[in-house]
Amino acid sequence: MNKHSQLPAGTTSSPIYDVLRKDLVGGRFAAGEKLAINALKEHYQVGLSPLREALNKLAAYGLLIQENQRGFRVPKLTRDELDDIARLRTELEGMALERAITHGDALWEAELLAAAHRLKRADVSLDKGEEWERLHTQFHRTLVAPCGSVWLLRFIEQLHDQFDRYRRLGPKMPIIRQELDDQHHELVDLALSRDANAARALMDDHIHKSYEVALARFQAHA
Amino acid sequence: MNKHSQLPAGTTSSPIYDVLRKDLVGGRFAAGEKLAINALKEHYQVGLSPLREALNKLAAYGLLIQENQRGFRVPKLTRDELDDIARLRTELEGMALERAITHGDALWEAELLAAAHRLKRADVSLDKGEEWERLHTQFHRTLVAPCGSVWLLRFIEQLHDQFDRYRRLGPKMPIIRQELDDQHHELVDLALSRDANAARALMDDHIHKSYEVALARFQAHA
DNA sequence: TTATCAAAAATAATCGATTTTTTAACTCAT
DNA sequence: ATGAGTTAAAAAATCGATTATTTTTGATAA
Repeated sequence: MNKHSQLPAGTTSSPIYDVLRKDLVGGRFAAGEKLAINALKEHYQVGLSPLREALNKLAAYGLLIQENQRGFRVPKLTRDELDDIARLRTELEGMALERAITHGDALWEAELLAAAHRLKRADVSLDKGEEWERLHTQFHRTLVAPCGSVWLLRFIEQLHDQFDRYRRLGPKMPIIRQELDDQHHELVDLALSRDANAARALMDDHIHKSYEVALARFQAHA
Repeated sequence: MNKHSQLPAGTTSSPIYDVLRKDLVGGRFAAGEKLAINALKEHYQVGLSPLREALNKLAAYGLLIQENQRGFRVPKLTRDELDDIARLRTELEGMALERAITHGDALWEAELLAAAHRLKRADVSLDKGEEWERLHTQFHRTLVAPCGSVWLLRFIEQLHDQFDRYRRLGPKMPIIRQELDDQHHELVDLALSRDANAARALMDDHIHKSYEVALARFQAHA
């Protein structure tokens, strides 16, 4: 299996796309900020053409906004959009989880256990860095992987990135974070016991708790 | 209102993106074909940089496949993918229609009637060209527009483009096409009478009939 | 002081040419 | 003939420089 797994647009050449994507999701750029292309060029040590092509792809993906003759901008974060993303993620990821539980085979069970274990190992270090994020994304991806719909997986991944822009700016909230970590293992248990309804209900709650973390930032800054 | 309406990635500068998108959805390129960038450059009379940026966006959108150091390719058409797209379109468009019927206001009712009327005027001309396609897309977009979810609308538009790649290669099938045309008006009636369940059922059938048209090509060529 | 306009600076977008990589053609040995 | 290895041709990707557009600055007048 690829170490990067198959990204929808990640089949492309230069790694600048993936790096920028990671930095955008990780909040390295301020929401609403206008990107200074020359500064990016220098900072990431890439040429103008590969950079612009990456920015164009990110705009089509929804992590940037392209404005007519005035470059690229980081999308603003709004309460309304967070609600939209969380609700749609609940619907799509729930749908995918049901299908995955129907179709997932023994290999999937093994990979799911492995992904959950790797994530738990990273949970213990209280400071959750890029590595934890990677494992977390990978866990959720594994969970729904055998749903049978390439397009559904694609949309879910896109929504995850969007959602994470909000979540990763949220406060620590150690109690809720602990519950979230625990839920990953409960999700595995329910998936392995093929209890689609309970799994879906738990996923709904999981997303809702994450939503509360993300939302806290708005209430603090409002 | 814009004559092009708001496209997710259509905010950008050069019109080459929209032209290429239209041609890709319209089947101007063979499925699986490798794009000869220099030929495109000449044919569309654009420079290399704007062209490559458009191709990058189309790859991120899913209408092209970008391969590592060997350019761009038109995605193949497969029975499995058609099934996937049709099924997901049914779920998402049904979901959006329900929400639109809940939230749509009087202005929406008026626009919906207008869009249906314009489409019917184009229906009569048996040869359904680009103009009919535009009005058809516009009708379906209007139908779900007030669903309240920007991201849901975005995914639906993407799926529509993907679905249309298949549908537009399907055979004439005048009887089924006539039924499809009639269903547009029935959809308006059910939307205006706020009968979400019936509307959703009809939409399911509408997509299924279109699916049969698209599928016919596979059975012929198989 | 504020507003309007013009000039200058900064930035985005595009172009033409160069470099890199892939694909095709060819040679030669088995 | 077939296949490996080499060279030539084609194509993709990148670079550096130019052009077009926007934004900022500063001057002038109301």
